Amino acid sequence: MELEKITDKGKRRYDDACGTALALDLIGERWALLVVRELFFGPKRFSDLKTDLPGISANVLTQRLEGLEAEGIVRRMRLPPPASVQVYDLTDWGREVEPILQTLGRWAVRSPLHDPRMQISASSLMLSFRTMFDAKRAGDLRKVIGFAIGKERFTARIGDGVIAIERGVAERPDLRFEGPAMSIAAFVYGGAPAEALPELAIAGEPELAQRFATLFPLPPKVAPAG
Amino acid sequence: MELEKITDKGKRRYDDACGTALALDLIGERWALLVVRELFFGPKRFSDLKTDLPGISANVLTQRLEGLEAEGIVRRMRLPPPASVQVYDLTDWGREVEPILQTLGRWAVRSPLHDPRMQISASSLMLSFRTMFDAKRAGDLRKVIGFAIGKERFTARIGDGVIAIERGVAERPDLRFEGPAMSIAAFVYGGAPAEALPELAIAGEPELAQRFATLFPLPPKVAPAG
DNA sequence: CGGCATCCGGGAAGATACTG
DNA sequence: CAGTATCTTCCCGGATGCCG
Repeated sequence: MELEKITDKGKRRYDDACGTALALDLIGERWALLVVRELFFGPKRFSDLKTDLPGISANVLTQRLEGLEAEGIVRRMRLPPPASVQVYDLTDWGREVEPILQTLGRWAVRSPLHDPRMQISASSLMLSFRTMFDAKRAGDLRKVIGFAIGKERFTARIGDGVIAIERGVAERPDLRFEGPAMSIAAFVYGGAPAEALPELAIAGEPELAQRFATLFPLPPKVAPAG
Repeated sequence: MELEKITDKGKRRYDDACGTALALDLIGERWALLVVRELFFGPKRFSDLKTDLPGISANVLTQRLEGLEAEGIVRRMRLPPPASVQVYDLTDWGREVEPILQTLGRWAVRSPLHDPRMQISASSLMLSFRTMFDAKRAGDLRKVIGFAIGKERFTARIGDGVIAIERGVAERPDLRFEGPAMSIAAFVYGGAPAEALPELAIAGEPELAQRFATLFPLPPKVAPAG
């Protein structure tokens, strides 16, 4: 498998000088952008990517990772011993795909077809918080919120009108969510009361949980007829 | 062809609540975004779309237009008599795809694979001016520039640190470019001297043409190795 | 078990030809 | 001009198997 073959993409390219067309050559294939999305909060191994992307097949994931690596978006690394396991990480340039994901998401959630009650991955949810965070609504709020989603741990720090999210456990969070990403999404975006979400455990100041759910307003839907 | 079938997309959807995944369901198919791009400066008819998108086949264009129409991104209209021809236009929501195109383009042109000397459409070029315009470099410049690309006419108005571009002929432009989009791109982005571009005709203040070419700086390339 | 490689069926994309 | 019809090619998705 020569490198030319990979960058060639079977010649199925747009061959257009327009930056948009080039972007589609780079990350426009099926699943490519979602693979990048899943790597946003740090490296992952092959099997984690596969489980976080329900529906992708192993061979397609292999192809996407090969392509993204050849293009300089993803980097293949081997963790130092004793882990000694191979993981995939974003390059600096690959990490700059975030504005694309955010712009796409902000536009698409206005579609009448958007249903926030579907499956969502932990990375998607965390990324959506970064995308939808409303500085005005946060005001001078300054809190640390922890998330435990499956085996993943995230920490969000809200302060100075910005939200910073990273992987890892929060040492002494003001608020802590534990449960599937879907339940957290239903609470924050769906307006579901915590009592209606048996799989979701919220620890910490209860009124802060309510406040938190108001910080990520969804943009208004467009008319179904366009 | 029932409408359900169209929105179904053969069930080849991501089924993910993430806005990014929904966006990919909506405009992630091959050619879809480029079709939207070509409609950005106003409605076009089928055959114009086909010629402006070299490489797309008629049946794929038909499918994309059907899909985009069903999703509320594109609208099919019939021009009033005596024209009485069918054209495709963007809906208001479809026009809001522009930030996506710009974000994609800004990111992708940093790739070492980007070659500004390839084929480019008139719409791409005009859109790239909107994307890459540097208000600082423009300063208090206030000029009207006309473009004649094939049978298309565009007018750009630079002033107050912004650039406004629309279809149509400029009445008394300070500068006028006439020629293929590729030549204009080579002059503005490639730094090619006007003398080296025999197909490009520049009318108006010569020093303004030089100044104009400096207003759209390309972001620095990333290292080839990522 | 993780990380693929391989094979196969279905379907989307591409090219060409044809029609109202 | 604005698409259909048809055919081929290739990609996607699923299953299986290999190999450290």
